[in-house]
Formats: sequence, C-alpha cells, structure tokens
Amino acid sequence: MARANDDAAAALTEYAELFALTGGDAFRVRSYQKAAKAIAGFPEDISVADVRGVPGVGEAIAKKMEEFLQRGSFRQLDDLRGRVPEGVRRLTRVPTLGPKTAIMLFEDYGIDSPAALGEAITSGRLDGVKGLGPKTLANLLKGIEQLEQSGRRVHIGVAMSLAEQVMTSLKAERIAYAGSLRRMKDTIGDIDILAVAPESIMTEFRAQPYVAEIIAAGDKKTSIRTTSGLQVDLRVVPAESWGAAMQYFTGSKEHNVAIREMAVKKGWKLSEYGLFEGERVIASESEEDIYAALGMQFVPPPMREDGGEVKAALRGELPTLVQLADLKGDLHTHTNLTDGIASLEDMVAAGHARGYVYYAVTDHAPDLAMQRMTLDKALEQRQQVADLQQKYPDMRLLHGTELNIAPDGSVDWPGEILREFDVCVASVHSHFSMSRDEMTRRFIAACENPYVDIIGHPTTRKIGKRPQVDADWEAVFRAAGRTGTAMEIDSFPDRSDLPADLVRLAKHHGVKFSIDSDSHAIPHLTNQRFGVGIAQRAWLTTEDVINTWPLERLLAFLGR
DNA sequence: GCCGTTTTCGGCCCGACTGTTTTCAGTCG
Repeated sequence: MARANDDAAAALTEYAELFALTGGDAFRVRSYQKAAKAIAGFPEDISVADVRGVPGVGEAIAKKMEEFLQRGSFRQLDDLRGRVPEGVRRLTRVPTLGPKTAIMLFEDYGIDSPAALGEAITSGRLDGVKGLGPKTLANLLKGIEQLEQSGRRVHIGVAMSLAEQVMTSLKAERIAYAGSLRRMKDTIGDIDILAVAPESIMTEFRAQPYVAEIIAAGDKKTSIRTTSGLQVDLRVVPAESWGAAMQYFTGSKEHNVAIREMAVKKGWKLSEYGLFEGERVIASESEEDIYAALGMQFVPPPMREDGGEVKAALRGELPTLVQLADLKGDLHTHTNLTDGIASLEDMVAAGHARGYVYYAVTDHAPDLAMQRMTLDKALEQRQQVADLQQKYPDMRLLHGTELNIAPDGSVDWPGEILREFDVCVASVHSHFSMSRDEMTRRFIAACENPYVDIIGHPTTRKIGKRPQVDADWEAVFRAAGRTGTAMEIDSFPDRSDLPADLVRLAKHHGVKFSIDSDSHAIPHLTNQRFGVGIAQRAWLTTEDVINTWPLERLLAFLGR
C-alpha cells in the first residue's frame, strides 16, 4: 500500500493533526483532512498526474505535495514535527481528551504521552487544575487503561452479530443500526443503534447482560461498553424524525457535512430531526424524502464517504450498485475433503437452497501439504460432482480448485491438469513477508498463468492478526486487467479481502471481481453479504462482478 | 486551507452529553 498517493495522504493527515494540536485554525485543519482523503482515494498516481486535479487540493496544498514527492516531507510538516513530541499526538487518542486539553497539558505541565498523563494523575500533580475536576481525571485515567488494553476496532462480522444481539434484546416500535456498520465498513469502532421506543428502553438497555460499563446515560442517548469491549450507543428518536436520524447517524461525517452545506445554501437547515425551512418541516420521516427534497438521488449507505457521491447524486449519475440478490453463485467454497467441515453433498444442497444458478467446489490442491490433497482425490471428487449434478438440473455445479501460489508464482499442477477444472482460484497461503518486488512478480506470474481465473483473498490480511502483504498493487492489477484474471472479494469478515480501496483501484485498471464466501461450513455461505458491502463501497455494478453474470457469460469468461 | 449560476471575499454543520461552569467549554459523532 505504498502508492505515492497513500504516503502523501498520510503525511497530510499527520500535518492536519499537528496543525490542530498547535492551535491552528479549525477550518484549515478540515481542508487538510479533506484533501488527504481525496488524495488517498484518487485513482491516478499523483507522482505522475497533476495533484491539482484532485478535488479539495488548491495551490497551497499542491505545493506541499510536490515538495513531499520530491523529498518525502515538506517544510511546514518538519516544523511542526519538531515542535510537537510524538507522545502528545498519542494523548488525543485517549477518549474524551481532545486537542485543546492535549496542548494545555503539554505546554503547562510538560505532559508528553498517555503514560506521563497517567503518572501525573495518580501522583496528584493535576489536582485542582482549572477544567480538570476529580471526575474528569478519573475518566482520563480509565481512558488511558483502555487505550493500553482494547480500544481497537473489530471486523464487521463481530460488530454485526453484536448489533443483531442488541436489537433482538430490546422492545421497540422501530429499531435499526446506523453508523459505519450500516455503511459496511470492514472494521467498526463502535455501534450506533436507533430506536423509536418509550424512554423506558434506556433502563431496559442498561440492564442487559452484555453491558459491562455504562459510559453515558441520558434520555435520548445511552452509551455502554459491552463485555467484549465494544461501545454501543442507543439513541431514542421521535417516529416522525426516523429518516432524518438514520441519515444523520449513518454518516459518514464528511458526507453529512457536504449535504448540510447544500441545505444551508438553499436557506434550509438539516439536523437529526429533519430538513427545515425555518420552523416548517420539509422532510424528516424517510431518508428517501430528504435526499429527494435536496434534489438528489438516494445515496446508498456504503457510498456515503464524500468520495464524489454527492456530486454524482445531484447529476443523477449514481451507478446502480451490485446487490446481494444479483449474485448467481459462489466461486470459492470448500468441503471436508480438505479443510471444510461439511460434506460435498451438504454444501451443494445449502448452495441450492440459496437459489444459486451455479456453484463451484474449490478444495485445496496438493501444495498445501497439511490438506493431504492428491490428484486422485480431486478426480474422485470430480466424479462425485458429476453424479450430484443429476440431482440439481437447475443449478450448474462447477468443479474447481483453490491453488497455492508458490513464492515463484507457480501453482500446484501443470496446465494439462489445470485445464480440466471448470474454475481455478489461486491464492497466497505462506511466505507473506517477501519483498515488494518479489511479491509483485509472484502475483503477476499467477495472473499470467492461462488457467488461473481468480486470485483468491489477494492481500492475505487477517484483520487484527496479520497485515497485508506488500506488493505493487497497480502493477498486479494492470497484469490482471491485461490477462483477464479476476480479483476475489473474499467475504469472510476477518479477511474482507480485497479491501474497498484496492477494489476501486483495480476497477480503474479494468479488473473484474468475484464475490466469494470462501466457505468452510454451511453458515459461511451467508458471509457474501459482507463481500457485497465491500463491492458497494467501491461502487461496483453487476458489470464488474463475474458471479452476477448468467452462466453462459461466466463460462465464456472462464474460457473452458 | 478551499471554494463560488446568489460570492474572488467571507463563509465553512449541528446537537447531545459531561463536568464543570454560575452560563459554558470541550469532545464526540
């Protein structure tokens, strides 16, 4: 992930943070943050294309970015780095501690890290300081502990099941999750739940067994920390403001700022209670009404990231996003012949029950020695698949395999064997820390294998456990586009791989995608909904996703 | 800092909650 854009955006984000910490103008801070985000999401490489073409980048930021591309930093950033110790930046990561307090602590008391702050509080050195009462100090101390222990984001699978648990535990007229979960981000920091319900729902909520700690308790909002460490906010909203509240709490913050500015320009005001002209309600009951009143298309939640969706919606040019119901099959699944836990018969029956038009069985191949796979076993399975096909005249079974991409880019079997499979997924399962150049060559070699149809879980990350491998993704995607090799969107929530930003980049290079479950058990088949979320965040349509295509078109793509 | 069929200057989103304040600042989303 070391595109020039990402490095430049990271430097600009750091500058925004330091600028805020040194008491810089808040509007300028926002300009820097906005520009950084736009640069990171810009499909063209700014070391080649003119950075002035990025929305939100004017003359001043362009100059900083040009200097950064020249020498890996810029003068103003160097200045601020010299003035603000690294630990002071970490101070603002303590919950409830913002830039104002961080500056004050550093300048007046020389506190330059969360650890130093903890020490100052316990030693009583901050007792009686204006603005820092005993409760504030106790909260900060607790925040420092949390920062050290958890405070980490969880992947969407964990967050989704917690949200569903919370919603079923409460009685409400209407209840739904909003926030980054509704936007289908791959990692979630906390969960926002909205409800239309009597105020008694708050006491009911606070008494639930999953509540470990009550962070805030009001009439309209209660925040708790669950036993798993994740924060959940429950907000009670009036029924007539449901749409406005969902719109507001779904975010993203940047998307909301953009559409609020539009409301202001029309002389209106948009809040979580509705869209108003003075006292008059223009729209509030549904999100659809609000977007319509603002003269724009309804923006699906996964697109609400201020990444060009507002302009596109105003022009009526939002793409029709791929939906879960568009998927006609799954092209990456396992059985108990290798590391799956369900039999071929049961997996296929479960796929058929989901209404698929086609279903691929792709067990591992011999190079993953621990799977004890052999060519004989694979051929025997092929016969079983052919026999099973008789039972399912309305669903085409594909016999495939998940190959292992060796460090040199080769795979388990030679071409004369590979071509007998209906579909070949190829994935990296080991040697994760090769150099960027070697890893890039490895992926390109796999793409150039004429029998490799799909690169499985390309970055091989495991959220919270293993980082992405390092590769020149632009070069890999160019090779995939050129060779007609699809990139997988592995829907397993701890993988979520490719991530949405890389999907966008790959699409820019003409790459097609396969949204697969990588199921090792029957319940995993439903994970495709997370993969669809990634695809939607990357603005994919059915045209981009090969397993939404009719069987004949898919078979033509696979070229067998 | 950026931005503009109301602007090249003067704007730039808004409300809830907490802890501390005797009317409000800071933080968060």
